[in-house]
Amino acid sequence: MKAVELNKVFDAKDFEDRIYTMWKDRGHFEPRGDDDKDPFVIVIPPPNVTGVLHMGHGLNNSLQDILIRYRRMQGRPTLWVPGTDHAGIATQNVVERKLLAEGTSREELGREKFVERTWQVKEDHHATITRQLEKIGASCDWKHERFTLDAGLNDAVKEVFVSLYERDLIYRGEYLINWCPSCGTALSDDEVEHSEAQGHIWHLRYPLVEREGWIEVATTRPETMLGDTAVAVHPEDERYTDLVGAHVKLPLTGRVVPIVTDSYVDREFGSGAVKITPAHDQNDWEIGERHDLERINILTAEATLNDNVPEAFRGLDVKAGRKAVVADLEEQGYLVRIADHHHQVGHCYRCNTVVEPWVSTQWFVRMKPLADKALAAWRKGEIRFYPKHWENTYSHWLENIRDWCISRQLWWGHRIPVWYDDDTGEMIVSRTDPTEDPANAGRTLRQDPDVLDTWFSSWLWPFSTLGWPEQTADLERFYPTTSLVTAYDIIFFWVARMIMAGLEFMGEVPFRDIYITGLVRDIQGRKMSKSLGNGIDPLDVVDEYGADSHKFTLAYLSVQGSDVPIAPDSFQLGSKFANKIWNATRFLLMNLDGRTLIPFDRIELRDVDRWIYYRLNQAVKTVNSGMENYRMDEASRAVYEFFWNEFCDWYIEVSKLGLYSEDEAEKDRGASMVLYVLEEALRLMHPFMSFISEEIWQKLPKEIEPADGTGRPDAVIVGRYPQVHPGREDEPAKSAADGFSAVQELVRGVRTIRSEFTIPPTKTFDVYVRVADARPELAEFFRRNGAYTRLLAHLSSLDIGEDDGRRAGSVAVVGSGFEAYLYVRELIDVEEQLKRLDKSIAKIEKGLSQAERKLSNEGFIAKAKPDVVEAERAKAADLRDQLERTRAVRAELARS
RNA sequence: GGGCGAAUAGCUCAGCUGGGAGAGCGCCUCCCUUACAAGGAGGAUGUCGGGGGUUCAAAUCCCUCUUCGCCCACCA
Repeated sequence: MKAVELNKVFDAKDFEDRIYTMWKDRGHFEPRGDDDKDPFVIVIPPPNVTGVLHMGHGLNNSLQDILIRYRRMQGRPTLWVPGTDHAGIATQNVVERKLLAEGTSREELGREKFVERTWQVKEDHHATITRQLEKIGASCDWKHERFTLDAGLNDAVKEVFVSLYERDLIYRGEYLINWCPSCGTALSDDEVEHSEAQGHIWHLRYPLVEREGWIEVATTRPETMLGDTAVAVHPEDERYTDLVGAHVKLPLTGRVVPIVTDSYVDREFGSGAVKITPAHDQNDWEIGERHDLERINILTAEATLNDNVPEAFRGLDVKAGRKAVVADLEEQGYLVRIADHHHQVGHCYRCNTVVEPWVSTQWFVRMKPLADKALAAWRKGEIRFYPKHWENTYSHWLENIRDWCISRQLWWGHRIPVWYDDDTGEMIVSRTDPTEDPANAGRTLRQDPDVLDTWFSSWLWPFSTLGWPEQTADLERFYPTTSLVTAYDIIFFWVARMIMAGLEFMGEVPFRDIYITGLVRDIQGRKMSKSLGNGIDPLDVVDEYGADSHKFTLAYLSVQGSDVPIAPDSFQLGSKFANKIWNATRFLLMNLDGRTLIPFDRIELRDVDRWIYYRLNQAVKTVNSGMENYRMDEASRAVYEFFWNEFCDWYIEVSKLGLYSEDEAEKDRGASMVLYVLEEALRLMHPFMSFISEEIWQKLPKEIEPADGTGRPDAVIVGRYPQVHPGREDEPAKSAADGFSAVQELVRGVRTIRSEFTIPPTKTFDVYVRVADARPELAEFFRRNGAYTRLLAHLSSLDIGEDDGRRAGSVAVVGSGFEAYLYVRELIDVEEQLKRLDKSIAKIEKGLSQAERKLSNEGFIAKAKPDVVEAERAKAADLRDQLERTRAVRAELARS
């Protein structure tokens, strides 16, 4: 066999694109696997086509990719559905900004041209997003890709709209809604973001009509007094009892409005009297409903004062109007005082403009019946959140849900499937276009100009992407999906609504597990954003460090439940790991020259082999439990530690004994054995380090069949994930693990002495080991593995015996169950060494006294679990032994 | 006003059902030992936010306080 050469310098660019293409061309992203196993399905949270992917997507998709690859390797038919979201307002805003920069506008372009233009922008961004997902290595099935505005999804949206209407769960009406004057559209309650603002509260006096005097009211929005239609007081407020039923004459407008009573009013706040503006405040709207008050809309769609206000104020925007109103009130003596006041102000989640409560005719979904089902499903345990505490957020929202305003005065989106006959006033809600129906010939039907909230298509995503409303094979096989991976900021917008839609239209929850990721933040804990300029582009990371580094680092840092702080150089964690993997492999493959690889079943395992398999078994266990619990941080850590701290630091080092042997058979054995372990390690790491593991795996000699008998597929991506093998932790394995621990302890002890006294590795010396009487098997182990120990510690000789006399002229290292005498007296400073021993004695004494204190505590003996007590006894015995030995060693050294 | 989360080494954070404080980065010393200086070996560094409690035993469970962060909410 000839050596396989890897480039001296690791560069992910050499193979990532090639590997990705290979996977894709060979169909490895498509659901295959064992038919008798449950499919594992994830639908991607579709990125918005407003731009390119940011680090939040990097995190989210990395985690999904790890889950998908892990399950794929377990042999489950695995499907990851990719796709993008048309993102109604967000995309429309992007395009409008472009148009503005070009000196035109959507109005100038007209609806048809505008939508065409938006499709172009969508295509551009979609291409970028796709390329980004490929670059980061996302193993999604591109044959299943969907877009929230494609024809199939449009059918789904129409079907859902019409059937909800038929079930009386969708209605149309004139209500107070959230209006974004800048986007020119209604918003749902969830699309309004509240933030604290430093404002003022104006105290005004309204003159009474039926008698002398006035009543004082307070407001944070004085301009709305132009639309006041009542003043409300609490029904049991004695201050105002005799004013109930009386009227006030509003300043500026001269309108006479009643004083009404409503228990909503807080007697303690301000004067206990509230001005009521039903058309511009949610509470006032409700009071207005109860008292049948007039609703006077004072704002235009652009949030300027309209013709319902006195002429002097018309055309002013809210800010200017407020100033003018306050000035006039003050001049006319109606302003009592102005105080500072903090309050919450609603802003549009897309353009940050202050949102105005505004009366208009919109479409709504009646949410209560849907929410009840979603709550019931959760209570029955049909869905599980990881981490669990998000359940509170979910249930609280559903319990307090309000109807969902779904119509948007936009052009980019699913057109509402409703037509109006302006002549007859008839409204047609239809799955098909009624204008194409011959029965309607001659009628003038006008389709509702509005589109649906973008989330109205997103909430169907888990089944619409699988072909619904058609009863497709995909739908049959892959619904419900398995896991959803998303960030907590869209639990309301998306997660809860998908559950509602899934239950309503599929009769089943859309997914079982909901893994809520944290948000990616910069190292100072700030959210990454364009305006702060602290964003990190996943493509830049891939370019600089490679896709594996990107994915691995994010997984390693993504602790369940908390936000993920990332700095650009955080990714060194992953790239150093990749480099380590590369170099370790390069070393192993360069030693293949002239070797004949031996089939695994013809190799007899030695202690060190049993040890590494024991460790591998433990790593597999940790990875499995991590993956089952969506702890990708733990899983990736286990992979990292196994590969670096066990395989590289120790196993490859001891393998050099075989690789550098004079004996050809030993060399063959050594080269083969280490490759079998490497092969399995590559499968272990593949979900986390996908490209590099595949690249290396492809270069492994084909003779290296998986040692666990799982067969050799054409790519590691479809290899079988390592399993826990009972045979790897049986008695011989355990005793090998114990023995090797002692070897490690000895080696580390020798290294410490070397380091403390600056003895170079080239300077070898003899070591004599004396094993505790209680550990005869340890002596055997040291004898069997003496050559490894000599290699690791750079010793000239290693003897094992019981001769106390051999202490003389040496320096000792005391370990658990043994002491080792290093013949380095001439190389060390005896005084220093005595100090070291004193320190070590003090440490042992401290530990021992702690243990003894515990053991002499009756409560401990009586109440602690027996195995804990037993372990404590064993520890104390070992420490006592060590203490005795260390003292003897010190005495010997001091004497000489 | 409710609810949730966080406080552990200089920095960023692990530490899961309570039983001798950890990682990465940074720092110090030595080593370019023929896989790897993006490396190896060794080392220093912690009243586990404060105070109470439960327990034989608390970073871990309970209460409370302090400080941050987030979400929800119709007090003008």
